[in-house]
Parts: sequence; C-alpha cells; structure tokens
Amino acid sequence: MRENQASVSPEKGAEPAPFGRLRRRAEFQRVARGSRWQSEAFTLQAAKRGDEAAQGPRIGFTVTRKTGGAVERNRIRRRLKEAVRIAEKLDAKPDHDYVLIARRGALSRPFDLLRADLNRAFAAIHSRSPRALRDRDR
RNA sequence: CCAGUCGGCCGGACGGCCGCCGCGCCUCGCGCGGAGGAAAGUCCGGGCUCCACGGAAAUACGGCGCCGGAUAACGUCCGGCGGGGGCGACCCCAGGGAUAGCGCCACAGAAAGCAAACCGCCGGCCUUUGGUCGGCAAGGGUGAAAGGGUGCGGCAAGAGCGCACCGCGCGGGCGGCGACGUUCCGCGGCACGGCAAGCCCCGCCGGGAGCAAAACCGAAUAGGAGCGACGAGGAGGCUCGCCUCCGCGCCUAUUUCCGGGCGUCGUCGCUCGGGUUGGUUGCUCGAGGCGUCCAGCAAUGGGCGUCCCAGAGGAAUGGCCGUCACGCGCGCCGCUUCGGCGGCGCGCCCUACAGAACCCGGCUUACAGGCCGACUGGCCCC
Repeated sequence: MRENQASVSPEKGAEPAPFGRLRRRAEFQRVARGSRWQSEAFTLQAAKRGDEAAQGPRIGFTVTRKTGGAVERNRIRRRLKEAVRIAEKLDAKPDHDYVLIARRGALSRPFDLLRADLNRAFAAIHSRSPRALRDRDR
C-alpha cells in the first residue's frame, strides 16, 4: 500500500505524459491504418502524423457499443484515461497519434496489470509494421 | 407478536493525494459548482424552431370514450358512479351506442336468434316388444350462452296458463351539478341473448418535420446534377427604375370561402448533394427548487420569504487509499421460549438498477438493501 501510494503521486521531476486528444473522426480513421498491438484489455493503434510539425503525442479512445451499456463504457474509458495519465514513461513519440480500442477485459482487469499492459504495448508498438504496408505486401 | 393492505422516502457517509469539465476573480494560482429516481424505453402531451401563415365549414385519415373536477395540455392525476373479487384494510375493469344498418356466434348440440323439437311426457288410431297422427316444452343431454327463479294451484300432459315472493323492463315522483341511486307510486306476465379490442354510428381532439430543428460567420458566386417553363396581361403615377389599382398563378392531406403573403409587367427560375460532421449561437432562470401560510376531501391553485442548482460535444463528474456504517459467509463465547438474539475476530462485496445530450408534464419498464407512517384480520397480556 505504501508503494502504491508513492506511485500514485508522481515525482516532482517526472515528466507527465503530455498527451493531446484526438477528436475528429478523420483522425481516428487515419490512425486505424497504422500499426496495432493487442492485449486482453485493449488494442493499441499508432500512426505517424505526416502533415504538421511535431507537437507531442496525441491519443484517442474508442469504446464501441459492443463492449457494454453506457455505464460500463464510461467506466472503461475512464480507467484507460487514468492509466495513461499516471503512466510515468510511455514510449510515445511526439510525432505520432495513438488510439486505444477498449475490449471487455478493461472493465475488470486489476488496475496495476492494466498499467503494465500499457507499458508493454507502447514498448512493442513501434516494432510492428504499419497495416497499410503489410496489406500492400500481400 | 404474527399475517396482510396502502402511501411516502433513502438508495452509502466522511477524509487525504493526484486529475477532468464549466464559471468567476486579485488570471502563477485560488474559489465555487458538477448525473438519476428512473438520467432508461422513446409510448403520449406541451414549449421552442423551420416549412410564411391565420380563421370558418365539409370530406378523408388517425387518436380518445362512465360522470364531475385539476392542468399549458394529455391516453395523466384527483374525487365519485356502475360492475367484479376479498372475512377485511383494499384491489381490478378499452366502462359511449346492440329498436341506424350490415355481419359473426367455433366445437358440441335436434335447435345459436326465430323460433324450433333429438331423447322424452300425454292423448287418439292401427297390423300393439312397435308404428303413425296430434298436443307439450316441465325433465334428460350439449354448450360461454337454450327465451326469468322458487313454491303452490292448474292440466290428458304441460306451460306466467293463474297466484305469492324474488328478479326484470317501462313511465312518473323524489335525491344528486352529473354518471346514477331509490326502503316511493303506477303499468307490463316478462322480453328487446351476446360480440362494437368486426365493419359501423355518435361526441370530442388533431397540419408536418424535428436541436443532426434553426440562425450567423467563413470558404466563394467557381464548377456539377436534376426539375420546370414558351403562359395574361391592362391602366395610372413617374426621380426612368420602381410604386399603386384591377386581373392571373402559387401558398404543406383535399375542396370551398374570408383575410394575408409571394410571384407575374417576360428568359431564365427553382431544388439538391459533395468540398463542409469548421467555429459561434441555440444551451439553460424554468409551467424551477426549498420553507411557510391560506382555499380545497383531494389532484391542485394562490400569497409571502428565500435560493441559483451540470451544461459536455469522440462527449467532463474520475483513479488510488484510509476510517466508519450496512449486508453476506465462517469461527468462538454467552443467553435461549430451540424459531433465533447479542458480543468479538477474520474474509468478501467495497455495492442494486443504471450515465444528462434542447427543456418541461406524465406513462411504462429495471432496482441489492433499508427506513417511516396509516389501516385491516388474528393471538397473548392488563
């Protein structure tokens, strides 16, 4: 519990992940063509932003109706948002956009495991090739 | 104390650290506010916005349907009436019209709406284990329903055929604003069976689409697609391009009438989608919440005081932790009227149903657990 308490309040010097938010449908659709990485609780998608200069990473959340009712969807999105917020060092690149697509496991997965999943996902995502490239290779 | 009926309410509390959305300011930062009783289903009724429209009548379509009241309105609510259920508190009811007309009444049964007669009962005749002719509708049987019920008289056998009581119908009186009631009076031997969640008749109500409504800014008067049209003008004023009068055409279900608006004094006019789901407004002070008094059986209305109480937009109201309350499970101890009750410790769920999306009034549906009040029927004690 002490360790937990300590990790909840970030260190003064620790860099708070300065994520922007994705809000346009077109932005979501562009990221969907990028790389993806799956886990029990979510799918992470990532794509490099082409047009503008790097202004830090941006992230968006997708929780579809398949996942549950309005109450459960809200809960899932808030847990994912919070997990991203407290994450100390995610391997997010400033010129990339990310999208988290929630799966049903995100509702009940222990919060510590959820954070661990996130760290693993961001570490692995950039070694994957973009979806569009793989499709072209086929 | 047990069983039950009805109504109302709550639906975790407090604190710490780190965040999110909105507003304010002394713009580092601080302060304040931040989901529900159903926010849900989108089933009704309104406000608001646009289609320029407003009023009257008729037709078509749809909805509603005992009476009175409440309300902005309703299919809602309140108080009654009638019918049904319950020992009772109380609960349930698509509850207008069946002599305006049409239609239907499955199966069974002889017969399903107008009287008829299968088994029977009674009488006559005959070729007498029966047949035939006539009378009857009480008994049997079928059915959701078979032309009032019980008893006595009567008769060949019977039958409201006659009588008594009960019931029913009609008229009047009385009570009630009314639905309706009636222990009142009179008449009628007594049908006019049911279904209008079948058509229909009567009365009342209703234009359509919806905040992705709609308005403004910007991109911008650049190109595309579709549709319509060769038609009715005349007179006057005159700042020479408009205005006025008459006519013609159009105006959101259709037709007619009245008012109003727009178009037409000629060659273009109208509509649509994409770039465009960009930004701002609409967007929260409202049939508002709370308290109190008055009127009313009540729904509700009115007066006074007080408060400002979410405004997001890929959509804020969260994450973690501590303490407590509640619930569940296990163990131990004590009490016990053997149903349980109380205390301590540990563990679990850290709460059920469920998340505002323009705003109100209702309905319906979902809901762990708990609290309060009124009343009914039993048992025990005084």
